[in-house]
Amino acid sequence: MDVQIDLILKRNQLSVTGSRMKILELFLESKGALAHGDIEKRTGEKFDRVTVYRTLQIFLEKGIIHNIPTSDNSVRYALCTNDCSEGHHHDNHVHFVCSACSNTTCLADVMVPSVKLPVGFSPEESQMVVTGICKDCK
Amino acid sequence: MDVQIDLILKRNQLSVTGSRMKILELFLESKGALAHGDIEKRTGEKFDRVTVYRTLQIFLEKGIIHNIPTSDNSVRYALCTNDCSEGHHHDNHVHFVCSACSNTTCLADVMVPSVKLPVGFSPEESQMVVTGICKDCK
DNA sequence: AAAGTTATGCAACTTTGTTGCAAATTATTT
DNA sequence: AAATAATTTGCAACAAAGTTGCATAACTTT
Repeated sequence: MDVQIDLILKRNQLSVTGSRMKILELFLESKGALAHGDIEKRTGEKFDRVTVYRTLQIFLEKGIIHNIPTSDNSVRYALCTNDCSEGHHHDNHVHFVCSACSNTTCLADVMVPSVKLPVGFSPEESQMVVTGICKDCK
Repeated sequence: MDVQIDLILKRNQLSVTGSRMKILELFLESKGALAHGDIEKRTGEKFDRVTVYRTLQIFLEKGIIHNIPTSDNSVRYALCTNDCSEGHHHDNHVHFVCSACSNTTCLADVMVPSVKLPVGFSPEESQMVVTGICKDCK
């Protein structure tokens, strides 16, 4: 695991620091998405709030994580499974938000379907979020 | 217009006040979605921030407006075109966020397609956001 | 191991959203 | 139409979320 973390950071030209390793580890451990608050809690408050913000931001820029649009507009992040190049994400999978446990899951196998748009609209990226009951809460 | 506004408010058992009329008018005028900030600016700062928050919240509860999940997690609202009953929205249309002008458009004619979920996941509601260039910016 | 580079933590601040309460507005009753 | 009852508004004060500058600490490179 540590080797993997090291690799991911170095591949993205990021220096390997305690906070980055720990936060990346959290993402690798948890199948679902993490909110800023989750991370602050699960790290045992070892890192400053600012550090968490900056780490998430740089992970986002590097394409290590992506953020998930939710209907309640809470900010959530999840690991990119595909190869996301710097600044250009392409995780075309559907996200599932459980209305019971409020966990967010990346449905890596479910692709976002394409839709026919009205004349004049050119799509660049599509995102889809499904709310409901997840497999752990049914 | 005024009659329409009056009607909408009364139909939803809301007392007809200045701020509610004005904010509802803004929604009716603008085709796209509005963020909290937009409303504060466009009303000419006539109303208190708190009033705007409370008005949007009650419009949301009554099903007059719905909120839109965006990839940048900014909170946006748009008028419900369908008949949304209290607490139960069903605007199954796709939302389009323009990456040039950053306006959000409700594509009322484009329904959110359904997807096959993995075993154990029961869907309740689906939302889809497409980013790209809108018809005014192409 | 030392120099150079980058990241962290702290403090202070801005923005965003919430709550309680008195005053003002709206709806209702007579 | 005036008075009463019920809501809503704005203010103040607060809580939460996110940002910025800078000195210290940690990581990288040689």
